[in-house]
Amino acid sequence: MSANSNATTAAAAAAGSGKSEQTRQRIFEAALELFRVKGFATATMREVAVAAGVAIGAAYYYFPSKEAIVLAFYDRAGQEMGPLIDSALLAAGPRLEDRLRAIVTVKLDYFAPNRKFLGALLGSTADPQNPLSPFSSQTVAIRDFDMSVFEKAIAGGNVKPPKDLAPHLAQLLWMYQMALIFFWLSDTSAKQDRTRALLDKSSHMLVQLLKLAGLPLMRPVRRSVLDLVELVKG
Amino acid sequence: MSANSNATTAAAAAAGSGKSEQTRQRIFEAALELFRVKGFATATMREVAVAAGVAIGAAYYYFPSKEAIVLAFYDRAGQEMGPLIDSALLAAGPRLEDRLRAIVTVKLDYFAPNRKFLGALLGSTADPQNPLSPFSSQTVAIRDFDMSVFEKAIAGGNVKPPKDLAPHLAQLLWMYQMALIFFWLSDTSAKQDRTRALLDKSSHMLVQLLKLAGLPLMRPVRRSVLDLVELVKG
DNA sequence: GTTCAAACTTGAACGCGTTCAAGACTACAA
DNA sequence: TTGTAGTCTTGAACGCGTTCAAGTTTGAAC
Repeated sequence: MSANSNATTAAAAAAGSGKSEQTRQRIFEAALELFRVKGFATATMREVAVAAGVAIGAAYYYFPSKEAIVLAFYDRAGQEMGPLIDSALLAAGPRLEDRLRAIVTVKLDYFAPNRKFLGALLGSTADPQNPLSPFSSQTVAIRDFDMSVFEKAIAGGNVKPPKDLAPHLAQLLWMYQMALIFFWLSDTSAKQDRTRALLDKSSHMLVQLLKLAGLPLMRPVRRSVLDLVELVKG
Repeated sequence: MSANSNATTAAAAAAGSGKSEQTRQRIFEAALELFRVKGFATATMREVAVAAGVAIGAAYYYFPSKEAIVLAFYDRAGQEMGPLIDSALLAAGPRLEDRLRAIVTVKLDYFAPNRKFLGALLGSTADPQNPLSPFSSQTVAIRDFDMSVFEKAIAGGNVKPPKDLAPHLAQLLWMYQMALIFFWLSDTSAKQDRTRALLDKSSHMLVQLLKLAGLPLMRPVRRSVLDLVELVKG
């Protein structure tokens, strides 16, 4: 019980002293390695157990399901990318376009070794009832943290968003980032160059659009778009 | 072999005279009924077989997989909606906004009884490698037919798209429609009223945008957007 | 009527993710 | 040392989607 509630927290993943925690880590790393090599669907929990040197039941003692292992990976990824993003934002300077590019670049680089197995999970992403979906209730913490990153990007950036748009902007940028990551996951071009090109072009356009949206002339248009956004958000 | 290739064609679904075809139909209808009542994930192939009065192997003789049954449903849906959409377009008149609304309304109404089980499939939709995805290669025929519907909507509409945008417009509208359907699938508001509101508002805005996009002043903006579209399409 | 290949049907069996009763180990109290 | 409650570990067993070797039925050819 307590092991399972720890299982999904980041603290447990970090501390690796206890013997139980070491077992959990062995299972976790064995699973990720197999997912990377064989893909999520192809790798079996029995293989994971063998690779970790435990019985299959042990894997389920530490992780409630095969998918939960990926959830734990999301979790750890979010934690580890935090500092990376902070320094990337510092290096990027004040131009919002650069700041957005910096965030997405850190994420793509971090996820790159796991691109294939994360791609196999694309299937789960659209269904908010699926625990693996980035929109699911089980990933609130990760998502909230993620959005706070975009708050930072805006706060330290050189573009002041119009007042009425401001409360939605971080969420909109988060969705923009999600769209890019989805594209990247199924981007088969060499080194995913098309995604990089798309990132460059789209971040530029996005910021242009944002600047334009601030003009008084654009207020009615902005109003319409915001109505739509609020309708979608419920 | 021949039964299976027929299985995915519409012709087979329509003709119901042969005894084999009747068995196929019994399995098909039993499966859809169970999917509607219990959901796609919860309903089992064994239950489908029992409900259809056949052995489980028979279900796999007619459909290569559980998911293939849903594919066959997509297929039949596309066929049956064709005429419905034609007359809806006729009734809608020349205003593009009305024509778009007409198309989407026919689809939502048609899918409504199956909304819940189609929603359970949302998971598959984002992964182009999943055969159930509307983006997968196994659904080309359905998708192509779908897009031709939007060609019709434009051709008979009162908005003349700019020359450079024209070749992409049907695809863009198809994606717009997909986004709406996704939203509808996970829309829990009463009678999915939010989706209807979104449809009204967004179709209006979309047409406004399209008219605006035709202005000579907008050419550079249009160019940028088209660059993006072409980049995404590869 | 007989033959025979093709079409159809069957259900046991496979490997999967997952569950769980049973046991082994640990650490602290008596 | 013994008892015991909690933690950890085990692997057989379950139900699932799917496969397939073995059967039965069908219908055209002679």
